[in-house]
Amino acid sequence: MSQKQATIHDIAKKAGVSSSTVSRALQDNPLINSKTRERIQLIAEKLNYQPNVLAHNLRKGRSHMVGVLVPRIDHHFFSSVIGGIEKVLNEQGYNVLILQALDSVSKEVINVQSLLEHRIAGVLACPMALSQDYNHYKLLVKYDIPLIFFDNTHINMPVSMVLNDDYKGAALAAEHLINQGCRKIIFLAGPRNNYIYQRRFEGFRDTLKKRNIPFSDDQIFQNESDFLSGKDAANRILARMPLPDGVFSVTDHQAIQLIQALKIVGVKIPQQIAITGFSNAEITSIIDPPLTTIDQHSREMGAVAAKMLLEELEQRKNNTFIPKKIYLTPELIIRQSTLRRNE
Amino acid sequence: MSQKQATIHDIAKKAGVSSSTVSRALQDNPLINSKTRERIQLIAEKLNYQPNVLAHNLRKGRSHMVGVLVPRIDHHFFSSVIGGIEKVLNEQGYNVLILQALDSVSKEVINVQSLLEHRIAGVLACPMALSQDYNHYKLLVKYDIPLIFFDNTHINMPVSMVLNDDYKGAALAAEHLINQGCRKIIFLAGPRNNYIYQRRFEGFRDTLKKRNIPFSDDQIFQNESDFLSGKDAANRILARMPLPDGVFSVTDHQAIQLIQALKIVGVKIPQQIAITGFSNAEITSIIDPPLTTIDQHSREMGAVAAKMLLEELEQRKNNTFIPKKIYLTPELIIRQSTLRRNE
DNA sequence: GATGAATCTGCAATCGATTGCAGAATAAAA
DNA sequence: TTTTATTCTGCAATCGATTGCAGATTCATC
Repeated sequence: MSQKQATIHDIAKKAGVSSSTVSRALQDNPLINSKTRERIQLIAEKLNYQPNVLAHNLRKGRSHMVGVLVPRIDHHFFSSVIGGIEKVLNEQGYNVLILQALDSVSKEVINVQSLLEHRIAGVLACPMALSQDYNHYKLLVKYDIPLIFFDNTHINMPVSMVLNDDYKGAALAAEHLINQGCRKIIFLAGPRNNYIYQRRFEGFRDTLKKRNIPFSDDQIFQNESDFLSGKDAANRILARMPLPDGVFSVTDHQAIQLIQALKIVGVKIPQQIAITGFSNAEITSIIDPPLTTIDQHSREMGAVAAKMLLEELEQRKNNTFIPKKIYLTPELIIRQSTLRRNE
Repeated sequence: MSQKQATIHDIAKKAGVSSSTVSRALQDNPLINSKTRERIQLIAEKLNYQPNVLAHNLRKGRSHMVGVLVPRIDHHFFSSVIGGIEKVLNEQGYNVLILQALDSVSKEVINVQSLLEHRIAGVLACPMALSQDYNHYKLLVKYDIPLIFFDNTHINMPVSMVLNDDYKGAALAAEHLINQGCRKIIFLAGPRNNYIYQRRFEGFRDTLKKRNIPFSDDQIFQNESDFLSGKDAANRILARMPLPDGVFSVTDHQAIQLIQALKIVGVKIPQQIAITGFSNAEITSIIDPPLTTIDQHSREMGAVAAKMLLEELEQRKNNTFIPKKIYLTPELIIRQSTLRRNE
């Protein structure tokens, strides 16, 4: 009843040839007589033969497995990046080994170790923001294993990266708010030490400056090390007289909570206050009013990163590899939460 | 500059011993003199040695890789199931190879093939609802590879399963609506041929019957092969006089859209119509009013499935394995969309 | 039938790690 | 010092597939 998976040797025995012949026949090697080849392939099919990837890779000295390192898989941004990665790599015959760091730097290190042990062909990684020590990634570089960083950016290593142009995304949203007539805009910030949110702030601030819209620090609403709840933000906004006429939130979540809170006290959105989010979470199109936000093309980011990896694998063969950075331009998704006039 | 990863042979050469000795030393085999052992382990560390998992598994005839098959990874339910799986298996030294079927039955077959080629230790699978042919799964059984199905259920195979008790979940929601005073409840259905939605219907219907709440087929709102939009559902509801006082939706999405649509025409929720969703999507706690829904403990489902797999691996050694089914009881999350009185 | 060319197939080493068994080195006993 | 027991270490085969090289087979040609 229990049964082992067939090997080329089993096939060889059944076909009365050596395993070398089987190996060649299954590779459609022209050295093998076409009749023998067909006979062998038929037997292989009958035995339900699946080549042993372990043995194959061991012999070939390379695997068709690519490692993907993410902080966690159950965040929509990451799972959709992975979706993009998987699609591209699968089409090229690669499999994907996904590991999550779960907010632990040491787990991240262990994960890289694990990938090295699997002799993976390459790595796509979104390093945790807080990890300061990149020695584990340097190990990959040392062994000439192609490494691509995505999403996060403040790393100074000779490695290719796919990045979100958060600066540009924020600029788009700010531009839009201004075009909708907003003149007193609140910046709803994220945690202070986060590089990404910092870039969004810069894009926002610079755009206002360029358009000569006044902006001062008291228009920045921020908690020290986490997010401001929508309710708290609403209270602070309502305390301002005259009321601000626009809010730029660094996340969709904050924006949505804020909308709910403001609606309760009767503030009209977007007529009194226009609000933008960031990320284009699935929710944003469903809530009332639908939220204007910035789409980060996460799926495409995965696809681009995967393609870069394939390219790098190719280039390393000819020694023509040079690391590069690709910035993905985010897209402004205009919805009713800001629509006060036609742009 | 380019450098290969070290092997036991490299270590052996540096230590002036044979590779057998190295292999044993690294396994803390007591046969090896403790001084030799320590010397070898030191050298291994210096060379940054990572054991070649391919070679190791090939020799041992088993791998520490577990395959996970899902329809798609970028759905929150699946990514959080995977999160649970990964956590449990990682702690036991297993890695997880994730493959998505992407709505293609043939891709599902290919994925199983791919797992077989990797000589994976076991498989956790959520088969697509529409695939009728389970031969590829039977192949796993044939080769004694532990297989666990999760979430989906209408499969008749001698295989362990972790299932959501959708019947019970629906019963909980129905019970709750009745307790909130609803007497004329609409059932907002999903696609007709879907087993899961069918079970939810049965749980709903039976509960109404048990509580002597009248229910007839014209209270079922349904599209033939997909979901009813919130707007269409709202129109059909508003056409009823007197207005229904409750809605059971098989998904959160439909429920949320319905709420938005009803709010626009001034229907008070929950006072006029109480509404329940199903799944406890992240959104549901954020929207206004927050949606009463059924939590499926998806992360826990992954964890349970993973534990079952580990157990099965253990049991197969002693030939004590018997497939079993575990039903996870869903949880009613009560929020304001139904809260008309204290239960 | 002999010779040479062309076509096909098998031997054996290899990838990196593991392990049974034999044999070397060391320690203990005679 | 010799013998025996004990402790260590290495040889070589193995897992399953690949591949250079040599040898076998077939076929055409003289």
